[in-house]
Amino acid sequence: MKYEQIMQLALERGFYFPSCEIYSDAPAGFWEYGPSGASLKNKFIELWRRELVRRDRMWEIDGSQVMSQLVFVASGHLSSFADPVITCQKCKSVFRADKLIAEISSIVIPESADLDQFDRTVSEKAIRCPKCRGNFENAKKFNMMFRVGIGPQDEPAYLRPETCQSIFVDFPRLYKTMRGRLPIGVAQIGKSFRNEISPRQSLLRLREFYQAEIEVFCNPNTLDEMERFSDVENTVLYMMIDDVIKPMTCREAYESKVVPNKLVAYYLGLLMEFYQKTGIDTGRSRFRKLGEKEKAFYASVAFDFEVETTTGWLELVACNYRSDYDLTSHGKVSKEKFEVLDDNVKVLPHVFELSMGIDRSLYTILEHSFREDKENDRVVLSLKPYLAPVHVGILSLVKKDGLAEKTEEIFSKMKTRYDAFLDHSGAIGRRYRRLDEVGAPFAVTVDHQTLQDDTVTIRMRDSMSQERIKIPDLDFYLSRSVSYP
RNA sequence: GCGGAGUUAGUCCAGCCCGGCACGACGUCAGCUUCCCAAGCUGAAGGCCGCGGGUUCAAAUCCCGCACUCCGCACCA
Repeated sequence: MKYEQIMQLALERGFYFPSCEIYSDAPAGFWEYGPSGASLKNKFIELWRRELVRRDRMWEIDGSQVMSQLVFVASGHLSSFADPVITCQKCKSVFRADKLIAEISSIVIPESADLDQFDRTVSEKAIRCPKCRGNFENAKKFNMMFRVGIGPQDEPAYLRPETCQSIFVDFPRLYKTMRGRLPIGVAQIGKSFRNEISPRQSLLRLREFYQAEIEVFCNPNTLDEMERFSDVENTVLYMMIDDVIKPMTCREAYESKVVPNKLVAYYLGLLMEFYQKTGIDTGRSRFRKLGEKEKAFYASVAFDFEVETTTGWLELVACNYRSDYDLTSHGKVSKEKFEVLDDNVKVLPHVFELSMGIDRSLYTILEHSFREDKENDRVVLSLKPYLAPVHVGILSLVKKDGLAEKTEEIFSKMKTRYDAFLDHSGAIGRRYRRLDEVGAPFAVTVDHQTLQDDTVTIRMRDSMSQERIKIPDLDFYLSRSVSYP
């Protein structure tokens, strides 16, 4: 039920809605953030920046979304990000060629094989459509990357399918100029593009989406010498082992070898502490270790950070130990040198990655914050105050007797320091409820007493309780209440 | 991409079988009233009935095609 309720709230209150919706040719898998959604997203990103980038002294970059073809030759996306598919001539069902052949004939053809190899096997083994027994058309490659043509010659380039390629490509310059030492995190927020076959469920499966990625460059020989580990050693992770979710501290996870090394344990701990501050119920989270078949082609060890929602367990972050896969292949294709000096020893860094889906995280925040308060007949988004799209509503109890003017005076003092919403019209209870629905944690109300003693009431979203404070104290009160933890 | 169900105002929806001014609720706006939790009264705005084509004197309604949304399958870094 909740997915539909969140969707309705998103449409009614300006969180998100379909892109290009007034046109009938609007493609699937593209959504816009309205004012409330954009504000929530910006605040979420700021929290991410504080809790990960600044806390761990990472470098944040902002790379371009269109990248050269050779980048994806090196990364492997041009060959491996494409699936070989075969289509039934009769019922038009589409299958993964390698998977169907393996299933029916037990012949294993690597997915990167030449297409005629699939066609030959299909005809030799007389493989037909499992649904309708029809014959197959020739195998085709379906690449999930969006190709773009550059300049008048239409030179091929691609919209990046993951933001991290910018980070790998930029690493030699960053390391030479920014004076860091291993291990060093490089972070980036930005858009990625994947031509999904069937985008679904609004923000959960998009063709254009936001990622917040962190690539930690590290010395593979010193993965257990992570001094900063003590910062998070007692942080509890919910590790999924043999289908059982087991809470354990970062230290326990490391010592029991559930997590392969200290560096990975440290970053999983940081990630956990970040998510605790988003208001997501981390008691319903798990780190799931991926099996050989599930892992991406570049990963040697991988954990998915998943959170339970009404749509099932949702992957919010992929944590991949990519070893030297990326730097080696970019080194080969570009001839750029990626080795760096670490303690006067030349080393090719390995990469551990935290690849976060922002849109999914925002959906999860909304769902976990959504509350139907039946007793008071209202819907409340109990967002963390620092993430709320509107920090404070500034209301006049009634418009007349100079209260409106006084309210506007307070509003104009607040509006550049907070996300404040001015509202005079309608019943006061209705205005409080509207603010509850966008998650505004506070409402300031100007009443007749305000004109006499310069005080206002401040109303709390979650408890609906009120207290009276002096107008000069308002700024201090709010700045303390809506500041990041 | 396959199968199923849908698409009507900001939101939820009736009408569709059986063709003839598009119903209602909530929400929004303005005014009155009340003055601290969705009260009431008066009024208003808001619809190419998803898009395109066909049948018909006449299409939200019947037929065809397409797009999008949701569910299942498949796919999924």
